[in-house]
Amino acid sequence: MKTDAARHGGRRNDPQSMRNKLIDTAYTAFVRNGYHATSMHDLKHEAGVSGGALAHHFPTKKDIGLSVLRDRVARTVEETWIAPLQAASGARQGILSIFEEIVTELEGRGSVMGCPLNNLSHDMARQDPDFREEIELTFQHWHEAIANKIRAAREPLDEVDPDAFATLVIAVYSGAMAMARASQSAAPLRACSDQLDRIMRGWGVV
Amino acid sequence: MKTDAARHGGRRNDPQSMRNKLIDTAYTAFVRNGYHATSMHDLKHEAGVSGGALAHHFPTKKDIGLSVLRDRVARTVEETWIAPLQAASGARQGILSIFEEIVTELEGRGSVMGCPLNNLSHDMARQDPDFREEIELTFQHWHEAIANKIRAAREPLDEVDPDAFATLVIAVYSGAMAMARASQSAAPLRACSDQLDRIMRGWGVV
DNA sequence: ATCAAAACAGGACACTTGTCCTGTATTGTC
DNA sequence: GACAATACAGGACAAGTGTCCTGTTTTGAT
Repeated sequence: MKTDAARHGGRRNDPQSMRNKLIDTAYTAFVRNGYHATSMHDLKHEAGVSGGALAHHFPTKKDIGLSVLRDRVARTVEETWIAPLQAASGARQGILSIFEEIVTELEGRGSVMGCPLNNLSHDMARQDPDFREEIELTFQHWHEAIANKIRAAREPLDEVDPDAFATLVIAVYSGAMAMARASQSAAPLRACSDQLDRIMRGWGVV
Repeated sequence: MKTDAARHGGRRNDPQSMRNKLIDTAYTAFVRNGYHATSMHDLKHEAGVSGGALAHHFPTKKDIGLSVLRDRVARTVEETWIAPLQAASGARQGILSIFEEIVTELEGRGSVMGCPLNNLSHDMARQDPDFREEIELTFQHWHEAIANKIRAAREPLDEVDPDAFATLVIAVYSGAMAMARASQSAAPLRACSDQLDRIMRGWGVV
């Protein structure tokens, strides 16, 4: 019976895409609804996989949590922040266009679901030290990328401390995202982007 | 039997302090471990009350969540931000001393548990629209207090938009708190405080 | 073709979750 | 002191939680 089904195009093992499907589902669910608010049953259901498949690839919930942090969150930060910043002509222009990008994306769809890293940070960091470590690492990469972009300026700016300023930028972005989600509006992001622009101009940041 | 116990100093009804004890326990538990990660049983256990008492004062978990937001979180923001700011001689000095206050408090004990409003914001806002509304309201009060302090300056600063700047300050604080918790260090707060100082000096904020 | 390991199916399992229910003690009012 | 309303005790309850377990199918090496 089942052999027949297999012969006629039944199940075909594809562990890698199965794993990816699970992580993708978990990523969106965690960011949208939170780590705790998402159950294993939810994941099975939304991904359309059996309990056995889930247990095989991710024996515990912590396993899939860590995979989401490593394989998706870190990549999202890389794609939306680090890479665009490195490609930008200058730090100021790069940072502002990233803000702009996020604003237009938020206004495209209706709701604001916030910064993935921060959303999961609040939810997962206190749950497990391994989560916290992973999150801290991603913050560090983010921080380094901004500080490096400042340092890469042609003429050194002795007015601005690259590390402190990078921390400020991340804090502004994270905080603005939190406010944006609470108010369900992109206004806080616009305001903060505008303020950052003024600050950087005042300090001669290119 | 129980009547005897009562006669000899048994239970004494004190609904108000019972309610306060529950909200206090819930507040610290929610801020420390999160709303979802805290169960009703945890609350009963840590507060040392019976299920009947909890159910009587707070029929559902949402009820105690709303009470925590209204009676504790809003008050915390009021006490740590709004009141000190109004009492301060100027906006700059006020904001910086609030940062300083938090830093020393964080370094006093070992761990950083973050900004209560933001912690609960991430955890509760997406759970229920009523939660989100309450959180947004608190953000607005906070915002208003800062903007008013800017506007209260003797000589008007046409360089700085009070509303936009207030948003920036809140974002910086919230974001820095998130980073401080992820790294378990007060360094991000120090860095951001320092940057804010430079910014305000540059703009002539007293 | 053989066979062990990997990939998946489907459900059982013990435990926790939030809520509710019955019963008793205390309180305020007359 | 009578009595209804409130305040509390303690546990029942169904639904949901994460994990694990027994089979079956597929895969890759020989």
